[in-house]
Amino acid sequence: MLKFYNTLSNRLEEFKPLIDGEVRMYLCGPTVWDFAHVGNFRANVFADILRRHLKFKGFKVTHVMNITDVDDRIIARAAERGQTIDEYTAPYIEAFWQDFDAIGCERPEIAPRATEHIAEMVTLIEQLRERGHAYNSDGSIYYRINSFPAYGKLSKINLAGNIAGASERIDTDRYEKEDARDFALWKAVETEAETGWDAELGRGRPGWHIECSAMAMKYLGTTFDIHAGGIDLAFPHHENEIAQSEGATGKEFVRYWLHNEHLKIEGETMSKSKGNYYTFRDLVAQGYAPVAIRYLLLSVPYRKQLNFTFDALRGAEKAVESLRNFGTRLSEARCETGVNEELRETTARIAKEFETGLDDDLNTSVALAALHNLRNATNTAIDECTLRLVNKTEIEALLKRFDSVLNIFGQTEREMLDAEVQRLIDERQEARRRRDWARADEIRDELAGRRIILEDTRDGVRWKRG
RNA sequence: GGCGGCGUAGCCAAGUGGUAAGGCAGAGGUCUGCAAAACCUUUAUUCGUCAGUUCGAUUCUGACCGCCGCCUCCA
Repeated sequence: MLKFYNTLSNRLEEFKPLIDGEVRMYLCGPTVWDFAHVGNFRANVFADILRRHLKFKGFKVTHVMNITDVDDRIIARAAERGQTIDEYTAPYIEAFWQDFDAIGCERPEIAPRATEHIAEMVTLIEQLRERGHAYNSDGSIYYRINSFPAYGKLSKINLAGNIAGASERIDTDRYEKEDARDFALWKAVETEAETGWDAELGRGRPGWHIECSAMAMKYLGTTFDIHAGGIDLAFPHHENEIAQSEGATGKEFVRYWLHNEHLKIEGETMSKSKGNYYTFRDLVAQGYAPVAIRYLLLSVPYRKQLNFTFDALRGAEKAVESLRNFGTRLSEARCETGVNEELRETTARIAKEFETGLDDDLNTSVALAALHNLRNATNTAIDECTLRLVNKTEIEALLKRFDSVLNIFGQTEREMLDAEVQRLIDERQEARRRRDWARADEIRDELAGRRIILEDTRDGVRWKRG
């Protein structure tokens, strides 16, 4: 039974989509004001595992991820550089998708941009105004939280308790609001020079939260199955999305809210001031393989804080390498026909462990353990020559299935070696036959210099890229 | 002050009221011309501390210590 921890109820719930066999999900995507950091990618990898596991379970998935290409930081930085916001964001959007692909995430079905949905936001704000959830003040429009009694149902925010300890941080807004809790739907923009849109509401630009309500409902309907994002977004962003969407439609907005925890770097909060802030491309530039970063990010269940350490990252590289070696070794294994029943039972048990693990709120640690156990059992069988053709076929199929969720094995098709390299390999084999170890080692070193690593096995020489 | 999470071997960590998954690193061994890969064995009498409940707790309860997050624009 597939279960998710729903922030709305603060408990594990059985997952049942609104429409049988189909899942509609929304993920709060990047704000493209800078390169995305490794924490951003934890959220992306989490959502990727979610969508892939849903597909693994046989659901048709419609996944929307927004691109926030307008906000205060973007406007300010674009202005500093004398660029339009499109000019400013274009390279970051491109970089985001490059990173997104590199870390092995499957692209969402729809990736709407905020700036292309201003009209939908305006319509939504008008609906809220008609229903008494919004009011004007100094040309800006605010959401009236008093008009929405369910406010706080997601984050369980307790206003009375908050005021005592955190009051000095509240009400930093410079505009006139009826209530300090009210938030902007539409921010007035006075001059033509400033970034803004001319609308019935007056010239202005959208508040932070309205884009997600507008775009999610446009592409997924007024009520949909899953909304995911980082834990920090639960309040105020998602709380406000609920207020906006349910306020406007009178219908339930989202059925399951899933939030991933943040990561720590070497045990500490990641922050620029601590000097432990890493973008994805920083790590790649330092030589770490994207797949190792992916492996590390998914090795801990999404609701736990993950301690991102460089030791663990190196460990992840080794683990992935070992799994990939296993994949190659399996595909090249020669075996007799028939079936090893004991191994077959083990394979079936592991298949179940993997699925049960992911069904339990995406416990990727359990899923990875199952994969490692499969590797060990199969490698042992290969060593002992007890692997049979039926087992090989079954395990290859299972690996493919596992990897449809994990996506860590990568391309397995063999490339052709160029003639020169092949000639050297042949020459080395000949040298080894002559027991001319000096020449053999010389060739091996020569090829290693070209990042081609040779391994001598029972069944002949094997090569891989280093 | 309110709400929430965490503390398990050198490191990353899963997990459960019945006696500790998995990975990385380490040690020994097998195989090998050497290497690599792989395999086997080994590495926590113990799960922050102290009480309590229980036949039995790492798992439940309480207190304490330590760490982290959210409380208006941060994944």
